[in-house]
Amino acid sequence: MQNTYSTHDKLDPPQDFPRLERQRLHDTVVEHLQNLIIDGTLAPGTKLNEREACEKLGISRTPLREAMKVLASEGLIEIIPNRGAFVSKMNATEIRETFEMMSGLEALSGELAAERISPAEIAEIKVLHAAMLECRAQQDLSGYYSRNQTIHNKINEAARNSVLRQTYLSVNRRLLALRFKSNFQEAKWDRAIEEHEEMILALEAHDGQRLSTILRAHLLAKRDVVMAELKRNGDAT
Amino acid sequence: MQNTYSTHDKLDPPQDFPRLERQRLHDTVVEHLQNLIIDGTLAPGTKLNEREACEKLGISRTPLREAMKVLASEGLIEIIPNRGAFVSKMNATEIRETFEMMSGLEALSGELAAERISPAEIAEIKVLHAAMLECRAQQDLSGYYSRNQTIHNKINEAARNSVLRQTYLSVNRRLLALRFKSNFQEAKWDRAIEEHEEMILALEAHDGQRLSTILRAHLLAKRDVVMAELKRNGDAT
DNA sequence: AAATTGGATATTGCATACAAAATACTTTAT
DNA sequence: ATAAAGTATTTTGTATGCAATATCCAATTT
Repeated sequence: MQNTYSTHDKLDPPQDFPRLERQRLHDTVVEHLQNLIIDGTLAPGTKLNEREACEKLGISRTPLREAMKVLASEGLIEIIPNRGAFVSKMNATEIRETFEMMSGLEALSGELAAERISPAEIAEIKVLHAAMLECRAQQDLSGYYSRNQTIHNKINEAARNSVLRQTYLSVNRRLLALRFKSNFQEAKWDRAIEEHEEMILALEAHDGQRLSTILRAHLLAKRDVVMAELKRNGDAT
Repeated sequence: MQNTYSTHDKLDPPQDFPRLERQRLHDTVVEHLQNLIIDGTLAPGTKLNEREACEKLGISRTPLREAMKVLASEGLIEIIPNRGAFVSKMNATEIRETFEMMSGLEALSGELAAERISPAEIAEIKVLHAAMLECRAQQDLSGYYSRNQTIHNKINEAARNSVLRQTYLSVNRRLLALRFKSNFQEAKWDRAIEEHEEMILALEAHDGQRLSTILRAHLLAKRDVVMAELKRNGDAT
């Protein structure tokens, strides 16, 4: 949800003075905890002790609890009554479900983005794609990942749909929290890059159907890689 | 989010004694307020005064505030810092965006449901469809709506994806909260029923692609009806 | 020795209290 | 009379306190 504040503008002074929006404590806490979960500091299954967390963050229990309710509704943590909050631990089924959901969101993003993307945005994506190729050449996996993530983000933004955007970010956070460092095979890597090239072609042709199909397949392939790796590790993270 | 409680089952006594799950107050409040917003008791734009709401519900501010944070993260209300909470008021753009999002969720539901639905579930849907036809014959619009809603719900459930289900319910709540009583034209009504018949055929054929396409178009048609009605009423609800 | 029970401790859920900010109102000056 | 300013009141944001529930550990029983 992030900044849910409406653009409340009933009686602005002269030239639309942007209302100074102080961040509320509980919102800051939501973002902070999201980051801790995504970057792995708080691993899945970790218990979030209220008193402990309050002391570390230097706040009282009220804003922390409000933040935890929001994180729970996003699915990042689970709250068990009278037992406390735990960082969500996804089993194989839930991971598969989340990827499936994401594939649908990507497909929709693609279809809408193809219609609405600007030439400038396409250019940006091309630059990112080139940088990604460079990373591929230098076997820089994390650099590749970050560019890849940015490209998909930009496509989602180009869909110009804030509801889709919110949900996309929320579901994506859950996937990021898994932190699978799939050092996947060269062949798959090359295939992924090919798919990206097809995406750009579809974007330039403003072919929503095609982009949608590619993105869907692209993500389902990623799901297969992750699920296979999970199986090998016997890891029910 | 509803019951986010995990099926925490580390050490069950002999024959899986179902853990007695007391509802927490704030969860009850979330559901209660959701219902009030959906059934129109709390119209869009209404201010939710904390003290007042507390007195009416007979609870203190803490659980109410926790519930409000969850509702805000779902998009059902908006919280303006130091100003209070208001039932979300969607403008035309946001309504369009929400329908677009819903069309994507319906499409994904359809594709997955076609693969996974059981014969029993198809039979249930057929029964509902028959009841819907009856409502159509008797010009019973609200009866029609409720069956229609149930059918789409069942398709979504048949997709067997809890992440998709959660999001579907959440986005759908926002649409229900709009409470447009589109007493639409006979022609559109008949077309909608035709589309439903095509859906059932696609379901029986387990043709995911086709069902997906139909559902998407079905919802976008609904969007157009609603947007047109909105324009006529000049209503920026 | 294993298991069950009972109490001590810790943690969560809810209510209240206090502080800061926003709104409404009144007073005063032009 | 109108507008501005200052004060009072309301309302929100955060902290703390109390009661209910769960967890842990030791003692007692089989």
